[in-house]
Amino acid sequence: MFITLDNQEKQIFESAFSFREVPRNFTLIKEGDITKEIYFINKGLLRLFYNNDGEHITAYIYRENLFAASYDSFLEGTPSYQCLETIEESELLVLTKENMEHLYKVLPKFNILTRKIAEQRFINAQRIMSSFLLDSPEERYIKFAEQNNDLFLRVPHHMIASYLGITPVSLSRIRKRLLNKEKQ
Amino acid sequence: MFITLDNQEKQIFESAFSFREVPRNFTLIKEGDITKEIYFINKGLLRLFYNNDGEHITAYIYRENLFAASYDSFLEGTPSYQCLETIEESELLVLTKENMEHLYKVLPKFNILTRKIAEQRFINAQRIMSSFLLDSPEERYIKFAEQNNDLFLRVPHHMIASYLGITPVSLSRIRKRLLNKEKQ
DNA sequence: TAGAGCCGTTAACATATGTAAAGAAAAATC
DNA sequence: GATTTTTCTTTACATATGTTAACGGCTCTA
Repeated sequence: MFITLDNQEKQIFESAFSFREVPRNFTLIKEGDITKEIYFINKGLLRLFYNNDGEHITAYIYRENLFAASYDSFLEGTPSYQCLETIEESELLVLTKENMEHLYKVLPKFNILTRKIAEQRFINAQRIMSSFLLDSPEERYIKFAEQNNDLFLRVPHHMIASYLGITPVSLSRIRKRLLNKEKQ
Repeated sequence: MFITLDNQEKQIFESAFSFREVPRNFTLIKEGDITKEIYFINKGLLRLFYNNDGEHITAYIYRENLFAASYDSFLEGTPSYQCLETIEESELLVLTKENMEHLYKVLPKFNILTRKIAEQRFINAQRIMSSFLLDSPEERYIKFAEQNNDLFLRVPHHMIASYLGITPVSLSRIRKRLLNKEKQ
């Protein structure tokens, strides 16, 4: 991890989180909510998405050991533009805004941890943005598949398609094209 | 700003920065550099871009009062994938990695500041990513123009085109199309 | 001031993706 | 286990963008 904690600090840290088990297709955040929680995924799969006139556009797919949230709403206290749902039955560690602020007070080191997490998150976002600028949809698919092969079995393809910025039809065509190339 | 400092703290903070004046089209970071500095823009305009086989793809255009950097290289100590150049003659406040680490030591509050900056940076990145998912190139152009009208006079259009993920030809067509709509 | 290079626009053509619709396969639900 | 729903693929057609090239205008500079 990014910081080291002694036993007492570890206890303070852990007691700030609460455990929650949720079924699949469960809505954690819906559009317009002012969210007061972020979720550390112990087990399961979550999807953050935009609701574009009823069309659901995937913003991100969160795996085990990641913090999932609608960050702008959580950090700025504004209504969320995004929705957060489980794709699979999931086990979450929930951190409320209240508990988070308490952690900042009693455990100043926590600022270092969240700074480093925010920095990592930004670097990751930068990679995704660069991929939209530098790569074709087909290249984006290839890179995604290399790093997330398991998700094609765990997630409906249309959710992956919208994450890549293409339609399910186009994703299907790309997959077919690459399969034919492989065969040759 | 995000934190309050007393006079002594303010002095420590300010003395960590050094002033630098650079001409236009000046290279601050080139591909492969391991960057040791970030730049606060007092005056001027900077462009972060990718070098894609000699083609320069704009990653971001930094204005006055922003921190510009190749963050992944700066934070992780890895060779930069990005280049940073001035578009205009610029006045910069330079913060070296060394001075930054010193600030973290003597001014723990500095963690709060950089955390909040990193959070803002991520929220901004999220807006840009959502625009690639939700908007057409034409819509991206319109939104960009609404918020950065002045840049069309300060920046060559092909640099804006690549930032929007399109070619200069396509940007020109979009502008013409919108101009014709306006006339009607 | 002449020349070189950069810049924005336009045209012609190629093509990948979007849209709409239909159907088959798989999964979920009762 | 039957039915409903979801998922994925495929087809046909429309279109916006990419590519290449050419041109005129502008800027910088030598």
